[in-house]
Parts: sequence; structure tokens; C-alpha cells
Amino acid sequence: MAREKIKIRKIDNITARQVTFSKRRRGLLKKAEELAVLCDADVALIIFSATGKLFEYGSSSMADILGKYKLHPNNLDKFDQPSLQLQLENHDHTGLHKEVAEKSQELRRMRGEDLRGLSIQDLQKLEKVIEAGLNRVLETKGERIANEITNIQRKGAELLEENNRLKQKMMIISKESMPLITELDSLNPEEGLSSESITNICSCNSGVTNFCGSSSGPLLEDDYSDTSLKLG
Amino acid sequence: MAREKIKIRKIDNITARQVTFSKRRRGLLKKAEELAVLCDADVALIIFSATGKLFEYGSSSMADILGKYKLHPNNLDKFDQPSLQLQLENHDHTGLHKEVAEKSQELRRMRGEDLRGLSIQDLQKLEKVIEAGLNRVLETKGERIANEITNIQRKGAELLEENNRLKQKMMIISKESMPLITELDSLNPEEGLSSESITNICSCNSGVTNFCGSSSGPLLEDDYSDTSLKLG
DNA sequence: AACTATTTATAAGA
DNA sequence: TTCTTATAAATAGTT
Repeated sequence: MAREKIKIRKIDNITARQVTFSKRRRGLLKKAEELAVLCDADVALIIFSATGKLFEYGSSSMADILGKYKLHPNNLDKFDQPSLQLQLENHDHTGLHKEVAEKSQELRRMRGEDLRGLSIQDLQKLEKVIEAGLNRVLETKGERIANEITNIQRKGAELLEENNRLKQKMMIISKESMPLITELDSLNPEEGLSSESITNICSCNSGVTNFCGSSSGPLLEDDYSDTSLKLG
Repeated sequence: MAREKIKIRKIDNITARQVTFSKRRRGLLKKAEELAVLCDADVALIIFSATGKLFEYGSSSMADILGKYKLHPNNLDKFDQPSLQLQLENHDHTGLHKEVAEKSQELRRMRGEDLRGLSIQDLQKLEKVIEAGLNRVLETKGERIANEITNIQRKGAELLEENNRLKQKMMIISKESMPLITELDSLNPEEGLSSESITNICSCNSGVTNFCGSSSGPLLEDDYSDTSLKLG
């Protein structure tokens, strides 16, 4: 446009090209602004140099103009689709939804719900998992009940011992054919122990039931033992 | 720029403004393309007329140029923020992450892991939840153990009965001062039962230990009540 | 970056 | 709108 007319094709000479870029860039930006001002138009001009440097003009907020551009009917089919990044995030989204659903179902099953659809093997695995978990929570309570069981055993053994002692004494009495009243009197106090054992077996029973249901708390306490003793 | 110089300000005359818009718009688009071609630049030009009509030029795909523009360091703070839609989805995202984390922890706790940080009340609630779930899975095993318990009780009751019978016999013997060898002989066979009872109590012990670990089931059934009644 | 001969763009009028 | 045209503006090549 001066001195010589040029063909509109890429300028080979790098220096000349850079110079022309500077001159024409300024001119373009100026004319863009002039158009916007003179004609009340909304103009966005973005220029990247060959080296990647950015120059821009926006008659108003660049974001506004570009947003308006994306929403334009002409471009809806190109820009309304979520960006690649958004698509990826949507996929993540789906994955998370799936994860939540899976964990929700696992929780339901650990609560004993929604067991249809589980094979016998699945149920066995589930049982083991739940049991393993419950074992820890129930450790303390389990220990307590184990102690009660030990009591039952001990008292059963005492009953048996007493039983055997009684039998031995009867054997002695029958074999010697000589009843000793004094010995029988001294035997009476031990009868209380027997009654206590019986009652404890009963209370232990309710204690175990409680355990099964899920209750906690000290069962088979001294109160029970006392009552048992009174029963005797 | 011809005939008369004009001030760069909005043209009042609507017709004149529209005409100028047409002329300058063409010139701007042409110069934008020239810059792109001559200088190997990437150029995007977007023009909205005052009436909302869109004109555009892109030296390459408009989407590419705008994408490049958004990723440019200058604009990261303006454009890296996701669209409103994306922001909402991101929030959902976070919510889902949170949900997954919560369910994961609940699962871990139902497995007896990660129990630190739970209050005693929390632990009791957790225990009830796990137990409730396990009760269904363990129904069969619980029934089996309930039978074991019944055995313990029955045999304990039998021991007691035997014990009482022995005592009564001794009382009779001592009070009447008349040992009856025949009765003692008839008592001997029951001694075998006593030994059996001892053994059963031991095996019952292991059964109950298992029960403590995780069994449930209906305990204290009618059998128990009956036994208790017999004890009374 | 400044100069300047030219080309190009365009304001006003038709 | 488009054409014309006088003139302003832009700019290619030079310095």
C-alpha cells in the first residue's frame, strides 16, 4: 500500500515479516476500535504472532464478547458441547456416582439388607466380613460373657464334685452300715451352694439372650447371685 | 478517511452508521486476513453489529484460537474458572467425593477398622447396626448355639436334680437311721449321667465361646423356660 | 523508528 | 445496498 503493491501471501523475509506484523497489527487494532466506537459494535480481536505473543482488543469485556459468541446460534453446535476437560470431569462424575452406589449397596448388605441377588458364596463371604468386624466391637462384651460361661462351668463342676462327695458319703454310709448324724448336719450348709448354681444357670440364660439381641450392660451381676443364694 | 476527516465517536445518524459499519467491517475483516496471511499470525475477529448480527474471521478454527486464548497466561485467571455449569458440576464432584469418603469410613467401621475417634455412644450405635445386620446372616448358626446352651442348662438341671435326689436319699437315710443297700444300688447307674454332664459342659464351653464371637439366634426358648420351671 | 511514495480504505454523495 | 470519488489513512520499502 505504499511504494509498491504487495501480494497477500506470507512474507518470506523474517525481518520484513516482523516489521509488517508490527505495523499492520497496530493498524488492525486501531481500526477495530474505530469500528466499535463509530458504529456501536461489539468487537473482539485476538492476534497471536508467529512466535505466540498475544495482542488483543475488546470493545467490552473479552469474556462477555466470547461468551456471547459461544451462545450465538451459529456456534451452538460447536461450543455448547462441554470442553474436553468438562467431558473428562463428567466421566469422573459418573465414576463417583458408581462408587457411591457400590459402597451404598455394600453398606446395605452389611446391615443385612438387600441380600437378594447374592449367591451362597457371596453370603458366606459377607458373613465372614461382618463377623470379623463385629468381633472387634464385641470383644469386651464377649469377654464378659466368656467369664459367665466359666462361672457356669465352675458351678457345674462344683455341683458334680458335691454330687460325687455325697455319693461317696452314701457309699461309705451304706458300706459301713453306720449312719453318723453329726456328719449329715455338717453337710447341710453346702446345700445352699447347689441352689445357687441352679439359679445362676437360669440368669445366665437371660444374659446370653440379651447378648444375642444386641444389648450390653453387666448381666448376671451380684444382685442375681444374691437372689440365687436366697433361693437356696 | 475520505472527503472529510471524521472524529472517532459514535455516528449519530443511524443510516450513516449502518453504512459505515458495512464498509469498515469489510475493511477490518480484510485487513485481519491480510495480517494473518502476510505475517503468519493467528487472528480471530468477532464483530457484533449494534443489532446483534455476527460477523467473524478466524485465520484457523475459531475454537482453536479461542481455546488458545483462554489458556494464555494473561487470561488464566479470567478463563480458567469453569463455566457456571462446570462450577456446579465441580461442586457436585466435591460432594460425591465427600459421600464416597463417608461411606468408605462407615464401611471400615462396620468392619471394625478405624474405630478411634468414635465416642462410646457411637460405638454402641455401631455395634447395634452390625449386630442387627449379622443377626440375619447368622440366624442358622445362632439356632445351633442356642441348642448348645439348652444342653448346658438341661444337664445342669439334671445334675441338680440328681444332686437333690441324692441329698433327699441321704436325709432319708440319716433320719430313718436305716441304710437300704438296695436303694444305693439302684442309684449307681445314674452316676454315669453325671460324668456325661461334665463332659457336655466342657464341649458347651467351646460352643459358647464361638457364640460370643459372633453368633446370635433365638435363645431362651421354651426349652429354657421348661428347664427353669423344673429347677423351681 | 522515521520517511515517503504509493496503495488502500472510506466518507459523502449519487 | 452499491458505485463513485476525493481524500484520509495505512503501509512497503527505504533510510
